[in-house]
Amino acid sequence: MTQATSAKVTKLNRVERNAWTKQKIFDAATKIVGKYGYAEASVARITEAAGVAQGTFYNHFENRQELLDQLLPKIGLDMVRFIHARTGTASEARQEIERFSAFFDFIREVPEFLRILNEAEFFAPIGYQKHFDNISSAYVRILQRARAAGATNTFSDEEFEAIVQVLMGARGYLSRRYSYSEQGVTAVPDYVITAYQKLVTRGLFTTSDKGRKS
Amino acid sequence: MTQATSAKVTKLNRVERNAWTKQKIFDAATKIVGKYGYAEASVARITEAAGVAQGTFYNHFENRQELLDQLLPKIGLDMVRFIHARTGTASEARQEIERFSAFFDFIREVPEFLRILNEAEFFAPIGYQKHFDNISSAYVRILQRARAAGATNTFSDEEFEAIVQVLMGARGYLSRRYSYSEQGVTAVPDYVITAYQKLVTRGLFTTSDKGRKS
Amino acid sequence: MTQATSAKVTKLNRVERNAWTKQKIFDAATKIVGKYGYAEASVARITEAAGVAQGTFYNHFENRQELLDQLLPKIGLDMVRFIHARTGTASEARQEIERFSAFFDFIREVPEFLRILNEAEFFAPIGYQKHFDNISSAYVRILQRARAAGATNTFSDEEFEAIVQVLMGARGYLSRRYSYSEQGVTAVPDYVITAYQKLVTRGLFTTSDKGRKS
Amino acid sequence: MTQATSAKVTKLNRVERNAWTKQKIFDAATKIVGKYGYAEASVARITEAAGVAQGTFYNHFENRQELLDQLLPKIGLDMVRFIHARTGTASEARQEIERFSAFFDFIREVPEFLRILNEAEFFAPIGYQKHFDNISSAYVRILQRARAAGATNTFSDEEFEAIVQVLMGARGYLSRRYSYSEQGVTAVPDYVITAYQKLVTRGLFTTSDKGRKS
DNA sequence: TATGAATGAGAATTCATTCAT
DNA sequence: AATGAATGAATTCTCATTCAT
Repeated sequence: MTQATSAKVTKLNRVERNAWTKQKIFDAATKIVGKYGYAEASVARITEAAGVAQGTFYNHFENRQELLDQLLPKIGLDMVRFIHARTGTASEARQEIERFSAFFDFIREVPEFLRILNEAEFFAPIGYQKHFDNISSAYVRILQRARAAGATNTFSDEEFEAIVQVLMGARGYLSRRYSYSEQGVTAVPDYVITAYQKLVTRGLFTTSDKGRKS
Repeated sequence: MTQATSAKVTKLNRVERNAWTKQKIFDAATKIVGKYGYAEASVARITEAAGVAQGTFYNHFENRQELLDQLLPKIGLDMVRFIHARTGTASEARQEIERFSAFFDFIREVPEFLRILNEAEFFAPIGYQKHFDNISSAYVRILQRARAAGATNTFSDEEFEAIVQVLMGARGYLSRRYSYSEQGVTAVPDYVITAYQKLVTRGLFTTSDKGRKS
Repeated sequence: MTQATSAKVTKLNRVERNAWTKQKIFDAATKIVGKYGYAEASVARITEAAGVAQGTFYNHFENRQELLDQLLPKIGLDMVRFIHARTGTASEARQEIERFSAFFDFIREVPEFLRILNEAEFFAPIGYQKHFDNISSAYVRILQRARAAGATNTFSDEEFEAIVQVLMGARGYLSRRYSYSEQGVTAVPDYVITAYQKLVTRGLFTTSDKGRKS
Repeated sequence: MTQATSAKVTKLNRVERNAWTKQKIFDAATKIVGKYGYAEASVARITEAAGVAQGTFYNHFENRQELLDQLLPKIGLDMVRFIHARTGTASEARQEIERFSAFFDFIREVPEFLRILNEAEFFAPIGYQKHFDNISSAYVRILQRARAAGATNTFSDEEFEAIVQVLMGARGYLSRRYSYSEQGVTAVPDYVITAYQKLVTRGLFTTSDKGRKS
């Protein structure tokens, strides 16, 4: 997540100052929504946290909703990049486990993400849609490539789409159950990983070596 | 779903009248939350739909939140009964598919359920917790019995817990994606069922006949 | 104008208390709009003057505009009654002068009226429309009766409608010019009355050719 | 109405550029107030329409109100010139009808005028005052000359002042009623002209006793 | 127990004006 | 002179809850 540096701002031109202010608001919103949820993220609270006047908010965002709807897609991209960087070249099944694990690593790195993600469906539906379109289309492509490599059981494209919903649902519900507590975001127990691994390696992927990248 | 009959209530004693009023409020809340969501379910709106005064609300519920938190657990029990009634004595794997299908049948029978369920996490967290504890413990027991019958792959109790989260996540995300539209609640396409079936029969259950009830 | 009496309110039932509160708000609005104009009549200001909470306002009026739009028609009726009571049985021409004079008497009795009337077109257009429909249709009927009695020059119904606009315009502009000052509302000079009298009884110009430029 | 030409302005000195910017703002304000009214004429909207920055506004006008108060007097002069050009050398009575008709022609030529005029009383009171002083003093002089020519009935100077208010009120109310619609500004029906003509040449009531109630 | 008016804190948003660049 | 981001007071309206009847 981009972070407005609090370093002394000595010489910024107009454009930079403008962008910096917007980023301050954005970061403040991320922090507040992540910690207290969308419902508590009033413009007053966000601008106070950002250290700007309420009116300033509306120089940068059309309205409160517009900002809220930008939160998830932006952080979602960070997630995609993070997971991609953590995914190696082992077998397709193994890669899926790596992605799964990386997801839980990511939400510990960006603890705001979980709440921003989970509440988005109701409080930022446009952002939610955008994010899920991003994620699920990319995910389907991954599965299609695995299928082309002979690494999956027999699934049609439409079935893959449904499977992706299941896999995303798994992450969502498991993170809710095992990562999320009053204290903050914690790692999931190993048995969560192994359970997922057993389900998808036998259920989704072929267990031969055919899917392994050379 | 229990339904306050609108038939003329001529002879009710004090206790019955009391319960009836409470039920009217409850039913009104179910309808409104189901249709418009928790956020739109103001006390004013609920009491108006119930045909009672706003003040009456507080004779039956401590506050608005208390009512909201009762919605999901109550309707959740209806769901459990519904699904149980639809589950036969075929193989364990087959039974899971029946439960899965029955879930989607239920949400068409009780279209309020989906919204009450999906939004509960944020608007009725206590009710959400109660519901999920109900469901997941029951679900784990089902899986344990299947395991005892030799019908599942090797999973520990803890892994079953995680699996249950995945299966519930699957229902949640799939219903969101495939059942929910502006028009109302519709049936899911067949390929959703088959995708789920492929994933869990190979991933979760053994494919032999060992798990079949005698 | 109805006036919420400030006498001690010892025993009022619910309905009466309700009506009394609404009347308090109404009276406060009348006073404020009359003194400072619609633009300054914020809900905060009105409710403060009425001695009720802001929220109370919305128990009695849908929104701010609804109240504003009720102001003029209500006082307008008071005006009609007032003028009617002051109109005798002299000649039609004389009666018109009486009505004209009575108008200026009325605005001194209800000094709020002038501002409520004049600004209504822009700040309370619905109320303005209602008021003017009331007034002009009644006025046209008066003229038609006078015509039937042979007391007017030759005018068609449509021309009467236009004439009514002129007569109302006369009252509006003259009151603005001669009655309205920082100090409050004062009587119009006699020559305003006589000028109006001459115009409506004899017209402005002689009909001979004397005024033609050579 | 003066109009800032949009032709490319290549060679302007400092003073000319300055005047040109001010004119752009002025024209934009005229257009916006004419179309949407003073209340909607925010500085942001005006400057955007003028194609200058908001801050620029305050280099040319002390504040928003100052500009608004200049609108009507300026355009009012255009009206005076327009009407004067349309007035011939027929009888005084005839000339008044010509002026009256010319007024309605003018508001069709400059459709912004009506709104700028009508709302000015409340949104630009200083400009309103200035305009009406302009108009009414000129109008009184016209009537005085007609009187000197023996073309009017007997009116004192003060009565003429009042008469002028009536005549201006007639224009104001009639234009509001007959020229102004959602579509724009339209011509008034003929009977409006004839009604006015009859009123000012012959008066409204017969002076015989026929109308007296028995 | 039922009623429903009263409460008042808090929400999002607007906008004239300022001022550093 | 031109710019346009920043300001913050003020606006309308909502709603859970209270309480006298």
